[in-house]
Amino acid sequence: MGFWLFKSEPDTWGWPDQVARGAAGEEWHGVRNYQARNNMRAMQVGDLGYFYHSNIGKEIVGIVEVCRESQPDSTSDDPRWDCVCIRAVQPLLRPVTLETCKVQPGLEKMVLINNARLSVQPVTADEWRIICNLGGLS
DNA sequence: GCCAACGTTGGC
DNA sequence: GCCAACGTTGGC
Repeated sequence: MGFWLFKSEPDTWGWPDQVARGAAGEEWHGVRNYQARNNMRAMQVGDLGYFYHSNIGKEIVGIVEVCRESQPDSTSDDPRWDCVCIRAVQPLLRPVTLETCKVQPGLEKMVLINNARLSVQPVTADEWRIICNLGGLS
């Protein structure tokens, strides 16, 4: 199983919006970056991801699940771009801030810290566990 | 609002 | 294929 991190500006598409989509989930459209797209192409249904609020909050707020493999982005005519669908699973009991990640042993190599601009990122199993613990989930 | 980091574009 | 110019992202 793979672990990932999805970034979104909450005033464009935030965690409450994601939750409102329910089990049907939502297409993660709009990504126009090869690295991010390739990450989505590598995803499998059932993979889990963190939902991160950039700019406002700068914190990981919830867990999502990939519910559809990568398919053409409905918002683009360009066949280069495709994307997965994700659905909200549950919120973290306590959001985990970027600041916390920066000083947390074991998270030094997180893509979030070292390549802040990549909007869809891989997360290692170790990083996943550490952040779950910080977020109050076991 | 600023600006550093990064990705993309396009002229050569 | 190189690289300067430009646009965007996102932390501060």
